[in-house]
Amino acid sequence: MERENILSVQAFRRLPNYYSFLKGLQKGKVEYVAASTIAAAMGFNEIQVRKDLAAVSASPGKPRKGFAVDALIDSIGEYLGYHNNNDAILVGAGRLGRALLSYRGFEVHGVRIVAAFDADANIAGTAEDGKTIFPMEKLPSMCARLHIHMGIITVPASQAQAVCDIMVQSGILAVWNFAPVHLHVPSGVLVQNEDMATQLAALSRHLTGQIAER
Amino acid sequence: MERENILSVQAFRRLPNYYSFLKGLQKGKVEYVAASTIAAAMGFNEIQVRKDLAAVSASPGKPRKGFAVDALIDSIGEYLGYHNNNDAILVGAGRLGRALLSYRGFEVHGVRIVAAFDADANIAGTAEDGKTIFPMEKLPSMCARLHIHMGIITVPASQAQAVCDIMVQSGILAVWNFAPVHLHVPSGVLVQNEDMATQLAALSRHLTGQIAER
DNA sequence: TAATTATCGATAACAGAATATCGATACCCC
DNA sequence: GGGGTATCGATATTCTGTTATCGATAATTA
Repeated sequence: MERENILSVQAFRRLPNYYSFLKGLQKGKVEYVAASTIAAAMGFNEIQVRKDLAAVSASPGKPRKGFAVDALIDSIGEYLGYHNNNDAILVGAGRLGRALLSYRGFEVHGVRIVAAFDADANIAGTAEDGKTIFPMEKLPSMCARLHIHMGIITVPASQAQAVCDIMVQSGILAVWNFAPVHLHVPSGVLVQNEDMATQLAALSRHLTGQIAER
Repeated sequence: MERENILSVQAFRRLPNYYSFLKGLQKGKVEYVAASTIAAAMGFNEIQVRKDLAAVSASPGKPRKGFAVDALIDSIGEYLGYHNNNDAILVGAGRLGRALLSYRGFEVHGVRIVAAFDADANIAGTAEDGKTIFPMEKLPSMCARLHIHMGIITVPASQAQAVCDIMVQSGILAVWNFAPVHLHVPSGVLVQNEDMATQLAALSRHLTGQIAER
């Protein structure tokens, strides 16, 4: 299958940035772009950009012109798995969970939330954005039936590990965790922590420093 | 002011993990905890944890007992700026924006969204979770009047930079950006990108690899 | 009171990522 | 058509972060 064109996690994180920037260029009918242009736009180092692109791009860049925008978008999209349609389930239909349910932004990246679950009997049975919320008991069978491998956790921290375990048992291989806890999973399962608390903390800390200085 | 107890970004990211874990211990009336215990719980390296704690903890750990839980929570909370109450404004009252408006999770970290704005005249004037959504024109005066320094951007990518510029002009020093673009700001202003797209991409990619292998 | 052990904290080795330097290539302009 | 230049791509270096090793300390126990 010849994947694992190993790229550092940090380099990987930069790819979506390139992607959206290139999409913008594409709209403006730009055909070629130099690595240095991208670097300047993003505030990255030029050589770094070139390295990243070299790792993922199918076709090499041309001296004096740069990289072909269309081809590059394709390469990055391919690398990031945007071209595969991935169905996902979500557990925890609280405020955040329901917001994600009705948020359209994921479909651009090939991810679609097809079902939601909640342990609370009062919540189960209701709907959000046309999607019914099911009781937890239905989770395993539904995952199996629909061949779902991606799960989103938006339950309180105390229940996250339990939910995660159920997911893994039900065949989930990739977990997107919004709860502020570290989840334990068997190898082969990937956990991505959407660590809003950390980001907030970084901002908070910056501010306390800044404001105090005046 | 003696801040800038320099700590790597990555170390910094681990702090909220410790924080929530310690909070759990505190509830269970645990008084002391060893670095190795924390490390085991989080799946981190033991020495790494000890280093992180050494950097932020006010009081050193005691041999044979470990670190005092209460003091440690205080130290980390202090370091992360959780003890300062920071008011924030939000621009872009779409689905995601409104979800954040009504999400309670931030208050734990000392952040409170006090006002929301939107350029769309149809949206401005409505309310979410008891908070009125104002037209953009009101932003500068309100920031000045309430001494607000934190801004949250949940507008489409195409408008993010423009919104960011307005924020900066209005005295915002810390920006939490949910739009998938790189924002340019003067030095002294901190931008944190909540990069959902990246996280999704990582999951997507993991899955395409995993599933193909069977 | 002395031996034992769990834990800390500092220094040192290692790994990986970011950055700089250099030569090669293809386009542009004279 | 030939020199100049912008851009790429590879190699080398520096830097930062992680992991390992080791001695020191304080509680425990005999």
